[in-house]
Amino acid sequence: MSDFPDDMPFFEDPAAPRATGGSVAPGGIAARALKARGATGPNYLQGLNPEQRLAVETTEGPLLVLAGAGTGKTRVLTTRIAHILSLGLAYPSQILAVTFTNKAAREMKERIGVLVGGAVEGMPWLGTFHSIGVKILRRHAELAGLRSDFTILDTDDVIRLIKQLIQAEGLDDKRWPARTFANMIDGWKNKGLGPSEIPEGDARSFANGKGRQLYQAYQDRLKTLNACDFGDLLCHPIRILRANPDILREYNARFKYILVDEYQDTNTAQYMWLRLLAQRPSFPLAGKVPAERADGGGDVAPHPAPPPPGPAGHPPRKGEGSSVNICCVGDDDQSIYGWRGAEVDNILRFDKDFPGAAVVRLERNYRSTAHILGAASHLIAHNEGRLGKTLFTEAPNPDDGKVNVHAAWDSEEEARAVGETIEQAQRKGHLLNNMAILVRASFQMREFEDRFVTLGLNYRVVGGPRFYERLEIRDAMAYFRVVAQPADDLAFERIVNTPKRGLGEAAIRQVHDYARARDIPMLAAATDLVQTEELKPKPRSALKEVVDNFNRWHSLLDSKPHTELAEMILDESGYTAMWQNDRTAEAPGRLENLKELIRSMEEYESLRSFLEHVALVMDAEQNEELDAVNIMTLHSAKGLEFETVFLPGWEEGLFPHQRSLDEGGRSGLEEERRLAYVGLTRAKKNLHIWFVSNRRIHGLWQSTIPSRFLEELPEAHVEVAETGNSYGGYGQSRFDRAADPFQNSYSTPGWQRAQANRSEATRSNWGSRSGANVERIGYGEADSGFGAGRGSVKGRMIDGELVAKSVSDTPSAFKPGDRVFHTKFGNGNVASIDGNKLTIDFDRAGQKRVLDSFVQKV
DNA sequence: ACTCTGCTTCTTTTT
DNA sequence: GAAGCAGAGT
Repeated sequence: MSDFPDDMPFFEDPAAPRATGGSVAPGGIAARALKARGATGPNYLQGLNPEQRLAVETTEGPLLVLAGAGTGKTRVLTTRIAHILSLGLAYPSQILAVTFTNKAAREMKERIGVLVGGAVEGMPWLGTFHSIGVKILRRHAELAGLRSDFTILDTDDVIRLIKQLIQAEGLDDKRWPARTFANMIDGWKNKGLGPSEIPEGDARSFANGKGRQLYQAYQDRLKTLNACDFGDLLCHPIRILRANPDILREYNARFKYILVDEYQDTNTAQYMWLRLLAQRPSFPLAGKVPAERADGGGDVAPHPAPPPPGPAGHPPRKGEGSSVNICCVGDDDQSIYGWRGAEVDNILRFDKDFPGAAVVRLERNYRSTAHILGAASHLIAHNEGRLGKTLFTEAPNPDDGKVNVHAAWDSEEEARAVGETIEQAQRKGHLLNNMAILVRASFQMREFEDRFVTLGLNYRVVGGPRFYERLEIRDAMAYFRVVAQPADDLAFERIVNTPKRGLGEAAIRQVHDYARARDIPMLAAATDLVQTEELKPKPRSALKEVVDNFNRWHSLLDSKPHTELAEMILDESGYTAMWQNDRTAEAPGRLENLKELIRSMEEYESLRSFLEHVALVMDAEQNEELDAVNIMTLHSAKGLEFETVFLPGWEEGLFPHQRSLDEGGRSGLEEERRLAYVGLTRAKKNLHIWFVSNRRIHGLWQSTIPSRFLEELPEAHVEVAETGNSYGGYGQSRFDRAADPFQNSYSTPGWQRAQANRSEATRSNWGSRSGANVERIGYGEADSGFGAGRGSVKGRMIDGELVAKSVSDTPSAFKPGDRVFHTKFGNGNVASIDGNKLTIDFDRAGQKRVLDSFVQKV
C-alpha cells in the first residue's frame, strides 16, 4: 500500500481560485496593492492585521515569522495553508507542516478544517517531526536495516534495554546508570550523531570509556529487535535521505510548501532533516516512478500538476531550482527546550540558511492586558541575545488589574490560598476551565491536587500521568505487541511472568541466553525450549502454555476483530483475572482502565495501527466537558492561554531551577527566564504569582528565598497582594520579610512541620542560596507549645470552608452506607452526604470529604 | 519463586 | 515520600 495517498485537488473547479495565484514580495508593489485592496480578499483573510496578512500571502520563497506570544501565530499558519490551498498552489498532500507536539498538530488540523473543510484529510504530511519521521521511515525501513513493521520503543523500554546491555558488558549498573546513558544517546541523536560520529570525549566519559561501544551495541540490538527509539525517528530518515539521492529528490519534488511551527525549538537533527527536505531538486524530476519503487508510492504527480507559481514568484536561480517555499514560525523568547537539544541558533540564523528570506514580525498582542504584557516584556528584557520584539496591545483597559504577587509561609498554604482564590472567582461566575496553575516542576502539582480533592474542586492535570504509562496499560500493550510483533523481546520479557506463572529469573534467563546465542526472538527461543528437557517440568509447562497462547492469538490476528482479540488475550492470559483477584485499592481502577483501553481501540482499524498510534501519541484525550481547573507544567502550557493564571513556586532553586543554573550557567538562567516569560504571557486577564518561604524538597523542609525573577518585574505593573491570611507587609525590601513568623498564626501546618523538622534539617545540595538562608527562619526562641496536631488543624479548617461552599442541590446518586471507590484513597463507605460532597470512611485513608464525581460505586 | 523489608536516590522540563 | 533495589526470609 502506498503511503502517499492520492493527491486530491482541493477545488472541484480548478480554474476558479487561481486568478489571484502568485506570491508577494514583502513591501513590493503587490504587497501594497493587496494592502490597498483591504478587506476585499477572500473571507478567510478578513480580520487579519497587515503583518499577519503579509505572512499569509508571502507564499513564495523562504519566510521567517517572528511571532510573539499571543500575536496570532497559529492563525497565521493555518490561514497560510488555507491560502495556499485555495489559490491552488499545491495539493493538500504537497504541503509539509510540522509541529512539535501532538497537541499542536491536532489543533492545527482542526483549525485548518474549519477554514478549508474536508481537504485537511488530504494532508498526510501534517504532524509532529516524529510522526512524519515514522511515516518516512516505514516507507524505506529496509534502508535502515529494519522491517517496515518496526516497533517504536518508549523511554521505559529503552532504559530496560540499555540496562541489559550494561549488565551484559559486566559493568556495574549502579555506577553507570542506564538512565544517564539513555539521556546521552538521546543527546547524540538530537545532534544527528551515530556511534561512529560522537566526540571522543563523550565516548570516554561513560562506562570506563566504553561509551561508543555501548552505543553501537545498543543500535545493533535495536536492529535485531526490529525497533527504534524516538531519536531514530529523526536520524534514520536523515541517513536514508542522505544516502539515497533519488529518494531525496522524490520528497523534494513532493513538498511544494513547508511550514514549521515553533522553529525556535528545533534541534540539530530536526534542522538537518528540514534542510534536506527543503532542498529544491537541482533538475526536474522525470514524472516516473523510480525503478526500485514499484508500489507507486514514488509517483509524485499522478494528477495534472497544479499551476506553477504566479509571475511574482522568485525566478529560479542559475544552477538550482526555484527557491524554497519554507515558512518557519517561532519566537526566540519562547525557546524553552534547550535541555532537549533545541538550538535557538536555528532561528537566529534563519536568513543565512535561507538566503533572501523575508522576515515578518508579529508584535500586536491580542491576548493579555497591558499590565501583563508590561510585566512580561520587562522581565524578558533582562535576557541578552534576543532578536528583540516589543509586544503591544491596542486595547488597554484602565480597569485591568495589575499582576499580583503573593507570599505564603509554605507550599501548603500556597495551595490553600490559591484554592481559595479560585473558589472566589468561581462564585463570581468564572469557569474553572478558564483558570490554570502552571508549575515549574511536576512534583509541585501534588500539593494542589491534594488540596483540591479535599475542597471538592474539580481539576485536570494536563500532560500529567499519562494513560498509556500506567502499569496495567503497559502490560496489556506488551501482550498486544508480542501478538502483533512476535520479535518484540522487550514486550515479551515484560509479561512472560505477568501474571505470575512460576517463571522465575532462572527460566527467563535460559530463554534469553538461548535466544541471544541463536540470534532469534525470545518467543521463538521459548518455542524451541519447551520441546526439550532443558527446563524443569513446572516452568516448562507454564512456558508451553504461554507459547501456545501467543501462537494461537497470532493466528487470529487477521481473522478476528481486533477489539475482540484484545479482550480474548487479556482474559485467556489470566491478566484480567489477576486484577480481579487483587484486593488492593487500585485494582478496580486498573480494570476500568483496561476496559477503557479496549474501548479506545475501536477507533482504529487494526491492532497494528492502534499500536502505532500509542507509541507516538502517548497522550489520552482530556475530558473538556467537565469544568475543571487546569494544572500543568510551564512547558506544557506553551501555546495555551487562560483567563486567569496562577504561577506558584517562584523561589530560587525551584524557579529558576537550580539544575538549570548549575548545568546551563548563564544561558541556563536565560532559558528559565524565557520559561517565566511563557508563564506570564499565558494569562489573558488575571495573573497571580506566588512564592513561599518553606518548601519540602526530597521530603524535608527547606527554607527558600524569593525568585530573582520577582525583582525583575516592573513595579508599575505589579501589585503585592495583602490577602487576609498572608503574612508580612512588605516594608523596605519587597520580598525579604515575606515570612515573618511573628505575624503568623502559629497553628499553620507548615509552621508546625518546620518545628518538627528543624532539628533534622540537614540541608542537601539545594543550592547555596537557599542553603545559606536556612538560619533566617530564626524561630529559635519559639518553643514547641503550639499543641494542635496537623490533623486537627486541617480538619477544622476544612470544615469551615466546606460548610461555606456546599452549593449543589442536585440529589446525590449516593446514599450513606454505599461502598465506593476513589482513585486516590481507595475503597470506603459513604458516611454522609452534603450536596455533591461526600464524607467517606476510607478503609485505608480514614475519613475524607470528596466530591461525588471523584468516586464511583463498587 | 515469591514477598517483605529496609536502604538508596531522586525530582526539570518531552517526542 | 515514593519508587526501585538488594538481601533476607518464607
